[in-house]
Amino acid sequence: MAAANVKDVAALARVSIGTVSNVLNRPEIVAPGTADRVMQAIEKLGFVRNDAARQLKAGRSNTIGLVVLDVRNPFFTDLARGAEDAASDAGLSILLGDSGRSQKREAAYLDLFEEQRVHGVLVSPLSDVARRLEGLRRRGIPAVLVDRSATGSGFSSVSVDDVAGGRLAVEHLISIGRRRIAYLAGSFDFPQVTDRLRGAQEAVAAHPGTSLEVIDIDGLTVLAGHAAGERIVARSAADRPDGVFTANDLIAVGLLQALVMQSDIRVPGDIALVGYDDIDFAETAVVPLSSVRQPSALLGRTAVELLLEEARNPGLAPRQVVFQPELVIRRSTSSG
Amino acid sequence: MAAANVKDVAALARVSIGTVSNVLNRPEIVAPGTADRVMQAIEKLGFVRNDAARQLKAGRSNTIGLVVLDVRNPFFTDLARGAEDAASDAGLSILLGDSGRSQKREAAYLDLFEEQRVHGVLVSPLSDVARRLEGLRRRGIPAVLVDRSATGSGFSSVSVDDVAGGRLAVEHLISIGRRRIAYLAGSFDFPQVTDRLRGAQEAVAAHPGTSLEVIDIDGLTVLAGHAAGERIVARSAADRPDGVFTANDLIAVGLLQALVMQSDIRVPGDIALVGYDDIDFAETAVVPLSSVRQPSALLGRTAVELLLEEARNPGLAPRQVVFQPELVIRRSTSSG
DNA sequence: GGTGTGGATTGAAACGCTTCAGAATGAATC
DNA sequence: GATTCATTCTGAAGCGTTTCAATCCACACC
Repeated sequence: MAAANVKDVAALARVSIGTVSNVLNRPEIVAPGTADRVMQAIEKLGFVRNDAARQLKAGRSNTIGLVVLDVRNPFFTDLARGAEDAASDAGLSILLGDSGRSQKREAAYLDLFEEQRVHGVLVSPLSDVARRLEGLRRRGIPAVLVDRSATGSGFSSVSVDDVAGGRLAVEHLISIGRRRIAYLAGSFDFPQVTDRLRGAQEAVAAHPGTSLEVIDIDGLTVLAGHAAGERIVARSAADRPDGVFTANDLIAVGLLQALVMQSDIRVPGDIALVGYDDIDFAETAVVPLSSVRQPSALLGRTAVELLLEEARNPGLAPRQVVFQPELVIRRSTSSG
Repeated sequence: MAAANVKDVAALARVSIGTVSNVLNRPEIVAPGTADRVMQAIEKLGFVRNDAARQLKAGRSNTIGLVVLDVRNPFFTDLARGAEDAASDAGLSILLGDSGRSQKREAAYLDLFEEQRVHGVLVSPLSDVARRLEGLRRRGIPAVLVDRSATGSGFSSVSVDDVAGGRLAVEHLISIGRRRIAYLAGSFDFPQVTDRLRGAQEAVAAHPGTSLEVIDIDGLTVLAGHAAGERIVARSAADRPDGVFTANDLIAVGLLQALVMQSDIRVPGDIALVGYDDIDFAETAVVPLSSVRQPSALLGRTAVELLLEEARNPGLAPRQVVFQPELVIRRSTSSG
């Protein structure tokens, strides 16, 4: 009762193993009658192709490795979904690894992918993975950086223009009449956080009479947002910002709670609020939250496409694809 | 410049390929000097073992397949993390598949895992996968059902006692003096939803003078909870429940918003509230939410352990492990 | 009847690893 | 010196697939 293999199928269908393989891989070149017989034998024996053998012969697996920083972040799961769709179109599947912001895990996944001779690697890098990716490339495994523009690194990348995102958010606040803008963020070592700040600064610089205050908080969480909110509430009304842009939606949600629950400050009346990421909770927050949305699924899809292109013709010059974020306007910035 | 293989390493280290393999797999049986030479050759050539060949020889991969219903649900990512830790302890890795509640994807992943000859399969089943798992088992691939007790199915399972969870929640509401309890839920075709209901019913039955109203809503989302909240607000005060148990935290958050924002109903003063799942947002909600927490990571870890046991001695009688949920008490049920 | 022709099928080689029976070596024992 | 024994190393076999040159066959054409 051992698992059936091609040889068993061939014997039962009274053909050679080559023909069985052809039925599986190029059915158009085998005579319909023969193909039928083979299919029946496959059915009868419950034959399932052994992928390891196939891969060994092929020299590479039909899998794409994807390492994300944090699967709990919807941005990355949406991205993974997009990547999966694109991969599936090409007959490949995605191996999803969660580095959980640990360098060790990140490295372990890249090693695993190399042993598996994956078709290619997508990585939202935590540490400096260039050297390791270089090694993969030498083995013929292309890599694409995700969520990080990588000009000059020698690798292709897909990312979102965070500077534009910051500009978009603050331009919007200004366009609805706000003048004293605040940027609420922590973890300034993430390039995303500083890029969004830069965009905010550009927007303010372009509009005389507006100002930007940077409020540094402890992390990118609801709690940090809440705490900052309490500090803002404690200020005199004249001293408060009238428009706040937060580095992500979690902060915005926390801030919102502090403003709405613990004071009579109105959102958007007194303070208009724009978040970032457009997580599910943005739409269903106490006051539905305006937010900057990133085309995450598209990012994943594009990353796979770049990867496949590079796999098809190695030595292709690396390409940096930068997507533009989109502003989703909800009640927190519109009196509607 | 082709990728180096064991043969190349053997040649450079002036040993046989068998010795190279031994250095890799049973270093204790090779003389230290020889091992050193081999390691240096490996280093020099950048040799990375080809996993496909290894698997082909071994007959199975050192990977465990995990299919979850929804990676965006923190319950499943925590579970996956637990499974990954346990797998990693055993030198295995996890292949994570997200069925996204689609039968087609679920089936596709199981097929993929079968082709890959994975070490075992963990699945939080959407449809009736028994037949397919039976096929895997015949091939020597054990399977463990996750988040579903499976008595009589012939498979091992790990799950959380949802009846106990429901009982816990409602017992708690009763213990703080609530009498008119409501259970707010949708999607009654999920066994989890009905099990929690059953627990709630048991608790009410055990306490004379208490009553349970079941409010059927449209799905398990924040929006559905919010809508239901508006209906509750519209009732006369005497007609409202004084304790509400929701099938998950999302519903509770929506409900909470409706109660707090659109009325002067106090939480927990007028209505005490218990959710389920203890998602991150429960702690940081407008009113921090009491919730029933499931030991998700432990579930994952245990599932892997069951799987490995079964892989080691096939034919072992299936075991059903049921974990008890835990009540986390926060402001929504305590005046503190 | 001989000769092409093209489609269908065959079967051996190769992919890179692990395993295992046996060879080689050297030390210990009689 | 012969024998035993443990240690280390060797090299061929085999895992299940794909591929490809070679073969086979039926048929059409001269």
